[in-house]
Amino acid sequence: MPAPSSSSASARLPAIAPPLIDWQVRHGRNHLPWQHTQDPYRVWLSEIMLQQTQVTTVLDYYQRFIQALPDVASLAAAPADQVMALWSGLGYYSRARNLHRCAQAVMAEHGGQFPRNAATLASLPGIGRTTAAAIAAFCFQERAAILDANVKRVLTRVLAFSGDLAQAQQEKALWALAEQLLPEAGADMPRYTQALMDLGATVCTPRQPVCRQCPLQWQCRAQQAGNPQDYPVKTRKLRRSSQAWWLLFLRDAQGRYWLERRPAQGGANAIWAGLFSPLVYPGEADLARMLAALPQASQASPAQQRHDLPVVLHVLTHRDLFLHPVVVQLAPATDGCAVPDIHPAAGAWCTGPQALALGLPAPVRKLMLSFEELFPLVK
DNA sequence: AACACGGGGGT
DNA sequence: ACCCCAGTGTT
Repeated sequence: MPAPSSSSASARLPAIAPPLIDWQVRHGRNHLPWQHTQDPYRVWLSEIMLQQTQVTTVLDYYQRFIQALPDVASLAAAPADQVMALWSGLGYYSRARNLHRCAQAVMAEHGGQFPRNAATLASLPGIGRTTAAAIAAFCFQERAAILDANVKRVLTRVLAFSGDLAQAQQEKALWALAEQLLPEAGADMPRYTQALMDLGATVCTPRQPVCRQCPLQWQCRAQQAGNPQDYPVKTRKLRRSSQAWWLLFLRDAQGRYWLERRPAQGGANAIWAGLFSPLVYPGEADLARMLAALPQASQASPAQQRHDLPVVLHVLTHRDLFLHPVVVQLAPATDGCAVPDIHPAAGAWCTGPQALALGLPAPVRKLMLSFEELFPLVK
C-alpha cells in the first residue's frame, strides 16, 4: 500500500499535521476527563456523548455515568432503565440504547475487550466511521481519519474544497483527502486527532473564525482567498413542522403520578422512545374524552380537579412540539379503580423522587420539578 | 439520498 | 425572537 502522504496526481497536499500537533500542545484542550486515558471504554463513552452535544454539557453526564458504570462489563449488565436514567436530558436517546447494545456485544462477541481496530469497531451498534476512527486513534494509535463536522470545516477551508457535501461522491472524496493528510507516525495520531477537533471547536468556528490564531493560516487556501466562511458547502433543505402534544399528568390522592414507558419501536426514529412520560394525546378532545371516562368520585369526595398549565415549546431537529401540560388530581374514591387508557404493564404510579430517578425527557423532567411547588403534597 | 432523532449555545 | 450546531441508523 502506498504511503497516504504521497502526493496526489494533480496537486500536492499541504503538510498540516506538524503545525497542528505543535498547536495542540500549547493551545488545545488537554484536561478533559476522558483524555490521558487509553481505556477504550472511557474514550468510547465520551465520543458517543460528544456526538451532537457540546463539551460543557457532556462533562457532568460523563462523570455521573463513569461513577455508576465504570467499565464495559457493568454497563452490559446494567438494566436498560438505569442506562436511560443516566442519559436523561442528554437527548438523542438512541445513542443510549445503542451504547447498551454495544456493551453487550463487546461482552458476548469480543470477550469483554473492545476491538483494537477501526474497521471492527465500526461494526458495533452506534459506532460509525468517525467514532470508530477516534477510538482507534486515541487508544490504539491507528492511522484512521475522522470526519466529523469540525473536521469537515477545517479541511474544506484549508483545501478550499468546494464540493457539495450533501452529495455522497463529494463526501467520499473528502474522506480520501482526510486519510491522505494523516501524519505518518501512529504515535502522532492521538494529538493530531485532538488537534483537528479542538481547532474546529475553538478557532476554525462556523462563523467568524479566528484565522490569526490558526496554526494553518499560511497554508489555508480559504484564508488566502478571504472566504473561509463559505466552507463547507452543503446544500440542505430542512423542512420544519409543528405538532401539539397534550400531556396528561394523572395525580392520585397520595400525590403520585402515572408514568408510562414509551414504546421503543422504530429504533432511532421515535420521540422519547424507551423513556417514561405522562399520557400523550394528539388533541385536547382526546384528552377530555379520557377524562370523561374516568371513574366518577362519590358525592362525599371532592370531584377531580383539572389544572391546565401554560404551553411549553419543545424544539426538535425538524419539529416544534407544543406541549400542553394538564394535571388532573384524582379524588380519593378513584384510587385503585380501573382507569381507561392506563396500561398497568407499561407504567406505574410514581412519587416525585421515584419519577425523577427515571429516564425522563428533559421537558417532562422540568415540568415535574415545577409540580412540587404548584401542587404540594397534602398529607 | 432523505430523513429522524434532543438539547443547548450565540447573537 | 430567531439564528445556529451535529453522527448514526433506518427507510
